[in-house]
Amino acid sequence: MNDTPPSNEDGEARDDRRLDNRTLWEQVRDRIREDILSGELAPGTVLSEVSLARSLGVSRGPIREALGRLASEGLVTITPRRGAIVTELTRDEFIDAYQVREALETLAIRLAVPRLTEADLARLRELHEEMIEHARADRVNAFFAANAGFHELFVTASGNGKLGDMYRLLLDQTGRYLARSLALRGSLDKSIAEHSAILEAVEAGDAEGAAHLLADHIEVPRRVEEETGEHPAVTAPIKTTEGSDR
Amino acid sequence: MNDTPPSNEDGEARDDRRLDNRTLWEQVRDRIREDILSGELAPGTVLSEVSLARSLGVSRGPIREALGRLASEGLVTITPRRGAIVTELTRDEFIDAYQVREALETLAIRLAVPRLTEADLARLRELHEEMIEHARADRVNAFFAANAGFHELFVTASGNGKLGDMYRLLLDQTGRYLARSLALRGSLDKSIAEHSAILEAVEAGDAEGAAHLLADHIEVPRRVEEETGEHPAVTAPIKTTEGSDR
DNA sequence: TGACTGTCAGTTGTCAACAGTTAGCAATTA
DNA sequence: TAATTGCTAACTGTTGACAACTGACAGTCA
Repeated sequence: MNDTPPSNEDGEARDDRRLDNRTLWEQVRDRIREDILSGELAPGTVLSEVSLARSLGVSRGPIREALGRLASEGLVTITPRRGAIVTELTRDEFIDAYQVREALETLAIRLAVPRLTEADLARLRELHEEMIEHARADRVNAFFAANAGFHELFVTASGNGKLGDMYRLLLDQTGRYLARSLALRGSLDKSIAEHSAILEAVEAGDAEGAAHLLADHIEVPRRVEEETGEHPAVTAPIKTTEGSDR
Repeated sequence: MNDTPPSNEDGEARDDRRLDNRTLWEQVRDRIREDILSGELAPGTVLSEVSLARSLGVSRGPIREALGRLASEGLVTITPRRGAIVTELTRDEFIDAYQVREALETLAIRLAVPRLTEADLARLRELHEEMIEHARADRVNAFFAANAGFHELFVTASGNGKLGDMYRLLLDQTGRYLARSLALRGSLDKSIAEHSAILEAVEAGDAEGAAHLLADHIEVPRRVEEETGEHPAVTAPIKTTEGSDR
């Protein structure tokens, strides 16, 4: 955001030797964001400015600034004069976001395929193998981490910065609901089969084919929901115990 | 967003009879946004907190809050400890955003077609007629306004709130550069021909066909740029003299 | 002349205090 | 008892002041 368009102002990837020149509110924002993404702050948790200020040892100013930016990212919901809570995505909103995310991935793959290096392809195969192993061992979190890396590679390789910004925005919003993702996507095996087909098309340089393989599944979640009309049993996010999905 | 995802917190479309219950910083944000979108504040303009505070008659707090949110929307660029300026999109960034925007429109059309009412179709035909007339009279601004309405209808009718949020975000970022849009898209006539084909597919209920008609043109801008390698003569936004494009 | 250093004005970052609003509870009334 | 009214505590919104930082400029020295 500065933020949303996180390409501005952040300038991640700074020289290690540099001192921490970030402003207070930036550190606060990152701290709270981590806590939300890790599940430590569950959806619906009220974020009081004064208590946050006390616990982090700063005044309310930087807290307000941080909460505002996180609200812009969709991670917290602010109601004027009533405070902020960690955003709760309804099932419909989650599906909406998921749909948009997949549309962006489709674009990413189409743009990325002609630009992929040999190293990129090797990394994709590697991640795919990882996903297979983790699925076999039923390690859902690890599976999703590898899965995220798989998709992130296309987004990065697409060379489209805005696309990356939007994608990561939606990823942060949806990434917390692993259970929902799973329920929507079907089994891990099904996901792997899809990735196999995609990887095949990518290796053949068939950008359109790869894109269609993804795009064809965009309507699936909504169709599933309309047919079942049921909400998944698990609506709370699964706490990730290992590295972030990003 | 609370904003980014502008679906939260804003609650636009409030009852007319209600008093203005919005907070100060929200009013400031909207005011500055209007000035940016209208071209009154040109890209690159420095936005000093103190001078803004003086001219709007409030303290620096609400100004900071507003600038932060606008930064999240991508309309202003904040550099820590150095201040804020109206975001300048480079040609590449503009093309990136344009590409993403078209991808979102593609999704929107695919989702919207099966949900369109007879009234929606009538409105689409109406807008299409308007575009033809305005193009004939060389009224570029009016053309773009009708064009925006045409696309907005699909986005709204898609029923996907997140899609709308992301779309409008990108629209605000790119909408200021009418000259660039024109240079990228080709003549108005070409655009009308595209819309005719799309409208035809939509009326036939052919969602995939309509979506492909849009999607096929996604790579065009980048190809054009790579071939010419030239930057358009006009990089500054054209000041719109009539209603906003939204 | 050229590079370096110290100073300075202007700016943003942070803080603490005040004012206004909200939600909830207790007291009152029918 | 149920509904309404009036209070209260806690919170957010806004303000003004202070501290810290930045970039530019003038002065100094080789």
